[in-house]
Amino acid sequence: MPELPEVETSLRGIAPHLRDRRIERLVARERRLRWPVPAILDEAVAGQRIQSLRRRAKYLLLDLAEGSLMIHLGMSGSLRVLPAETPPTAHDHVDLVLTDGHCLRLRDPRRFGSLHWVTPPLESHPLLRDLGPEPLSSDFDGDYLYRRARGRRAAVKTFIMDSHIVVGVGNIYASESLFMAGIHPARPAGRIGAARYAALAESIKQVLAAAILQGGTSLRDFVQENGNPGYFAQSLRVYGRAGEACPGCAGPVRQQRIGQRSSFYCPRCQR
DNA sequence: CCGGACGCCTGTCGGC
DNA sequence: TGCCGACAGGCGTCCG
Repeated sequence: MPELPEVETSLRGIAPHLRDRRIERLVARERRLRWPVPAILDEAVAGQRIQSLRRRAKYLLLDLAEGSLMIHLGMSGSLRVLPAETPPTAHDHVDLVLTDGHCLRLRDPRRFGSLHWVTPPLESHPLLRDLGPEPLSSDFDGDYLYRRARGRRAAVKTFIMDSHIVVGVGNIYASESLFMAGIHPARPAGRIGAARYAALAESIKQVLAAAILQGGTSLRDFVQENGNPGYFAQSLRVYGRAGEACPGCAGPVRQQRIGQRSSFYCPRCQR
């Protein structure tokens, strides 16, 4: 479910309700997520004030005095801020109960998400250490992509979805960015020139920024913190549109499996 | 080092 | 109507 725009949307939704609030306790009804919810977490967060909230890649970070509660939403995770007494429904695995009577509730049907306790320096955490740059930062541009692609034979779509190369580009926005840049998703990454990588980096930035402005993409179960859907689904040009008319040439959009993931593209507009 | 396959888990959808 | 397989927005790990 969540790619970078959905995680950013979640962050922006929950932050005003959590910043400067105090955590009363953590309630884990189900600890078997992608990794077990660490027992140390309960003690680490109880009674602590949330000083700030951040995002790194697809991880949300709630900064406390001694460390950070780190949340990953996996494929199907979502966060809501609710009155603490709201009865949990199926797959509502964890509550972060605040002293103000509300709670942050994690729902995650597939349980691919995870919770972690991380202490400074964050950059040394195994899950964060080897991540590539943020796509919306100035560290990320066409020159960077071009350099990293030297000698790579993997498909460019697989390449830009590799979090060691650049973070936050998931299956939807990879297809969309490659369409915008006119690049065939199966083209070997090492056989694309600098000028085309400049276009691709720009496309990734534009697609992600536009999706954030529209509150992300709701295809199945993604909802914002307030329960509203994201509206970027209506802006998707090729993702999920196999057989429909390409917005560029009106030819049929094709679906193809690349790196075990469904990929959508226009064979005429993307080379 | 690189690239590809696999598995984690539940829900949904299309075809028969 | 019911069953069954395929597939779904991620990503760490293993193997060649």
